[in-house]
Amino acid sequence: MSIGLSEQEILRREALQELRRIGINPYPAEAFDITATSEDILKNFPATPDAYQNVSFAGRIMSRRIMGSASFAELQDSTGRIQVYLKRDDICPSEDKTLYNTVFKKLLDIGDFIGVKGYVFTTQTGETSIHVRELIILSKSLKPLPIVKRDDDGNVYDGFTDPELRYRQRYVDLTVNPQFKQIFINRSKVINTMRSYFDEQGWMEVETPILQPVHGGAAARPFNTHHNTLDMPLYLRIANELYLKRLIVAGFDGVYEFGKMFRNEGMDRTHNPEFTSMEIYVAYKDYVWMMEMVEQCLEKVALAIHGTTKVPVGSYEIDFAGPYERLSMYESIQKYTGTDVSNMDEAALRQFCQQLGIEVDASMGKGKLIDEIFGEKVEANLIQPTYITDYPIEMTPLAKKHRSKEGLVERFELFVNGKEIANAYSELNDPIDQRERLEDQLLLAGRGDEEAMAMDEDFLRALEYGMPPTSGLGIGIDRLVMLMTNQSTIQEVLFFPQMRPEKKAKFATAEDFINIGVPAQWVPVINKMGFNTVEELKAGNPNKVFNDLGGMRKKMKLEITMPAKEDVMNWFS
RNA sequence: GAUUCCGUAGCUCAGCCGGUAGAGCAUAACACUUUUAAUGUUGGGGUCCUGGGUUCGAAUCCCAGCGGGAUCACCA
Repeated sequence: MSIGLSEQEILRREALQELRRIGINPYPAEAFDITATSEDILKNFPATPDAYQNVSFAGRIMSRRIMGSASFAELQDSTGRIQVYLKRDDICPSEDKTLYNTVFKKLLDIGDFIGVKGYVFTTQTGETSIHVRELIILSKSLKPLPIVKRDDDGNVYDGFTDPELRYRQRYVDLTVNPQFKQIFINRSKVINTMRSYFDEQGWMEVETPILQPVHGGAAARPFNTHHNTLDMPLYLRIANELYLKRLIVAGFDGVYEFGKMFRNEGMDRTHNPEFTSMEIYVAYKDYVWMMEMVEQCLEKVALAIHGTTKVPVGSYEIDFAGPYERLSMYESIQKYTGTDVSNMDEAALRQFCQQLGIEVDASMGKGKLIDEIFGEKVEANLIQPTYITDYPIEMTPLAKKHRSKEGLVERFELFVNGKEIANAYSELNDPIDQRERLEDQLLLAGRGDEEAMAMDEDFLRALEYGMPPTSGLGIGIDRLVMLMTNQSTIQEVLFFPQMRPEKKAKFATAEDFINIGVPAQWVPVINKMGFNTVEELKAGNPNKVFNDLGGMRKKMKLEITMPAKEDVMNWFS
């Protein structure tokens, strides 16, 4: 059993048994009342020392400095770290010094949770510390934590930095790199600030289906699944837009939803297969109104996190105070290329692309060509929040046609730091127009565009009953959080980013080995030698296995009987 | 998908021209009653990612694979 564990893990399991042997439950059931946090003590003790003469504190042991009959340890709680001072004769006032000499010095390890009671004082070196009078074990840790050391200047030594391990074992990451917790605290603030703002306006948070029979509302490849009882295919939603519009039809004036969306596409530092979006729909409004709403909302978010509207992002300082610059798609292209493309036909656009050195192919229509020019020449320049408005109709099947400009739709996207973070329309509520636009998408799908939108007859039926004029907005929450916390990868703002599965070695059971004649006590040795399945063992060289068994027996100082060579040979028959 | 770098102790990393596997921290033992990257002394700990190849000999060189990072492309 213990073979296969590292030496340090074995030692900790032995310490666990020893604790039990001397009558200490390493995983007690009782609650442990806490009267102070590390942040509270460090902040308020200097001013009001009398308030901290009898504190109860719990945390994880993060370092120990043992000096004979006195010791220092650092305990980490959810708010930070504080030093505790333990003196043998204080925690063991009687003759029995077991709690200090054995339990604290030998049986506790870095990573264990303990509770302490005592008084706060300042050490000779000036550090606020808890002088411990009582100590209780709250939870024993069986795996050693990586040790990250910091000196007084904040320099980090032996950091736990491997991104793979940090993302796969976020619990370890946030334990030893607690500075990253702030990102997630801020993520929560972003969402809560938006939610409070929406609620103040009288809009309602709703939930719509994640399992959808038709995936609509965006252009993306979905995850497919299947419902057994109904025996029907279902899709994880790529967007919730069409359901939220049904609720506007139903008579709600403002509905919003924060939720996970799922897109079966590439993964990189700005894309995760599941991501969080916020969509909001408000009746009787248009996209011009929505621009002001977004400005107010983002201003509040920036203030909540930074106390100012100015947010550092990379090498820039971005100011989220509105109003933001507004450029139509054509104006933005004119601004950054010096050329007015608004009256160009497809051939002229194609020629202009070639002139700019943009690759084009024959399948690209007018809308796509304009989008290429925008992406190549404009997007990266939009550092401060900028609205790009009035998109070509071809790429936007759910937005209303522009009130005055032919061939365009009433849509804006908000760009910040060269990236899109929000998308909004005056929503299309003309059911006949909507049907035609979706039919155009079907044609695209017929030509093999896997991302074209599907026809949703129930949604069209809802529109036919009548939807009031409505403005809708979608914001990518992960990307907004990246901006607000100055992170350049989406993995840093997700607790558990999607990863490739861990390489999992197959393990045969002990019985499998015993069945081919391996004595039970030798099974762990076989495992230790790297044979995890019977097949792997049989693929080995019998003579080498026999020799290695002897070697392992000696190396691990095992006092078990060596199997006869004939027996070993029989394992392979 | 392309390019490129990386994979060695629990963690962070050295390891030169191919010749018995190294350091710091962690860990174990001893000492030490205000330390703080505690200190001093002495130990233990390795599938050098996997599989092939070259070689008397491979952590090292070659090939393939797996995993990860970065950059680029694609993708709302």
